[in-house]
Amino acid sequence: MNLSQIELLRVLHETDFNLSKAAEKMHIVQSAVSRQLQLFENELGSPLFERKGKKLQGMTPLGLKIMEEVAVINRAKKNIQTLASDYLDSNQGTLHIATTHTQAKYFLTTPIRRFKEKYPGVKIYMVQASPEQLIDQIHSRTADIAICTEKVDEDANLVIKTCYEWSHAAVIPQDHPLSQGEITLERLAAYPILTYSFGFTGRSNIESAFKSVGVDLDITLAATDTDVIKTYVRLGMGVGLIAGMAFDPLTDQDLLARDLSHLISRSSTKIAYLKHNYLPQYSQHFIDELLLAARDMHA
Amino acid sequence: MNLSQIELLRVLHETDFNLSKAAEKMHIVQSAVSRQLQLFENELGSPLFERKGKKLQGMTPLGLKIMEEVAVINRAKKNIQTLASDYLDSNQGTLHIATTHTQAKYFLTTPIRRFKEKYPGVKIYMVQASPEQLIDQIHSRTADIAICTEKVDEDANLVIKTCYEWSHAAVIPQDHPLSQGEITLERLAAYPILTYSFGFTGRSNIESAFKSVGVDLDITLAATDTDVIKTYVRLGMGVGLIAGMAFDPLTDQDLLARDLSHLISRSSTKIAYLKHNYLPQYSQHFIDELLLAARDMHA
DNA sequence: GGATTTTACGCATTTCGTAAGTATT
DNA sequence: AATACTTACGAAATGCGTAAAATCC
Repeated sequence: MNLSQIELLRVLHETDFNLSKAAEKMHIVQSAVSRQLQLFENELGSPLFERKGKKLQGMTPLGLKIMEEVAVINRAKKNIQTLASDYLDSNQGTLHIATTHTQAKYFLTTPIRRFKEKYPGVKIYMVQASPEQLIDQIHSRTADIAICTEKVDEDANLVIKTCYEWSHAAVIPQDHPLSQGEITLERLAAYPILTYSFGFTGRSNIESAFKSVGVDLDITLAATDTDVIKTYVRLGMGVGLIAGMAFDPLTDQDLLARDLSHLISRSSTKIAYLKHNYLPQYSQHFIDELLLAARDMHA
Repeated sequence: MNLSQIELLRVLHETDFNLSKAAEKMHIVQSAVSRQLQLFENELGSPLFERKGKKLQGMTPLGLKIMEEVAVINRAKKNIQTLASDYLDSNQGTLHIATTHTQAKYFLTTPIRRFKEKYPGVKIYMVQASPEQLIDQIHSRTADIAICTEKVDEDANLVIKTCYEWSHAAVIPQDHPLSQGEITLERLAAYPILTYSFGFTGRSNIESAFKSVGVDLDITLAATDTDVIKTYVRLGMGVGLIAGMAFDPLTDQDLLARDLSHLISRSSTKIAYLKHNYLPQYSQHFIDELLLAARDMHA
């Protein structure tokens, strides 16, 4: 047994048990892959793959059990490499952040600016994705850290830290009727609504708030990003329901934001990353910056 | 990086960082060990061992962190091998049980007899040890399963299953004054006491029972096994305090056992084994047999 | 027939062992 | 002086690549 055989099992699993593709991924010829697999199976004494003639079709029950251990080994191996290179130069490496538009534009700017000052050598990659994709990105190791707003399911393989809480706001033109008097769900529902796409930025909290009082919403526009919503509010299309922190008093002087924390339950922004996965010092620092920025926002 | 280098780190740790001894354990010459260590450290870019000249003295902070991952890899590697050989022939292998005398003689007999019927090919090794040593045996992988009576500390690396509960009994000659009337702690304490050594078979529960009523015990004999206690009870040395299940109505017809469950808090016998460590089918079956035998005892 | 896997054989690389050299106690 | 580690070099083992054969769809 050796580490490239362990790696091979992982790659074979990722390539639908195709030896040729696995060979390509591992930068060796396919005959070598074929032989290494035979050697490994012979060493263990039992086949790990179901075969139909020569072609691999899937994994045997034994193979499936062994894949769990294979994942453990590959993860630990990567951790060793990360630990060492981190120790060698903590100012070098990459940081992949997966997040949504709202977080990227209204929350991450400060932490990222401060992070770049401390770790100028670290390359930051930001991937914008829908909330449900964020967690997938973590699991597929495409991203190191995800910043989520929607509910994140309990997952034994994830570390989830609550970052900060926020509430929604209604944005309207300055002269809109809703600028006066107390805001209620019923008053809001009387207007066409512009808000986030389903699954984005606390949209589910908006849904349940109106549902609980039995009021139907007339959603004219569902967007993934706040700027689109504001743009159409300016055109008089209706009332925008956005995340509170996405209202900028400076650039949005022509608009008015009215807090809805008493009507729509507060949402929380969370940080998620893989358990059992060593994060370099700089990544840990970035998480600290996020939590710091979150605390500053509340103050 | 390869698996023998990972194995080497583990062996080096076990041999007090002595390259020569490590080489011997790995059945290769020490020059090979020296070179492999250099290769590995060069690959990672940082030393993993503190050195005083040429001699290794300990591990660097980086080395210590990496040792955690090394342990994970070695464990997973062994699990793969166990899984495969278990799958190949589940009736072959070894089972190391660590336990105390009382359990071995009065509880394990039936489960082991039944186990040998189902898995005649599995070699059973029983190691008798003091309760505190039992857990060490598990951690050092000298034993696969430990059966303990005394309290077992919370340990994130251990799975601990409660097997059965039992209480102590007083054994006395048939004509002893305590054969009549209600038993109390005070009456017991009036006689010389023969019981288990400190740390054995619920001795701590005996201690605390008498301590709670402020009665001092006159312990004439402290033994690790019940037979010694009974022998001296027969000689009239005093009252024996033993585990209830250690009284055998057949062979102990000349003695009398009086239940003490109302005076001394019940003890529980527990099964302990390593988490993240794959146990062969037969080991899992043995645990099932233990739990089964425990249930039968209560019925 | 094109794609995929296996087998055969030579070459390159890795890793070991022997032996000699250097440092440590 | 004895023990422990490193370096040098030749030998064995391992693993890869090329090429051809076998199999699958």
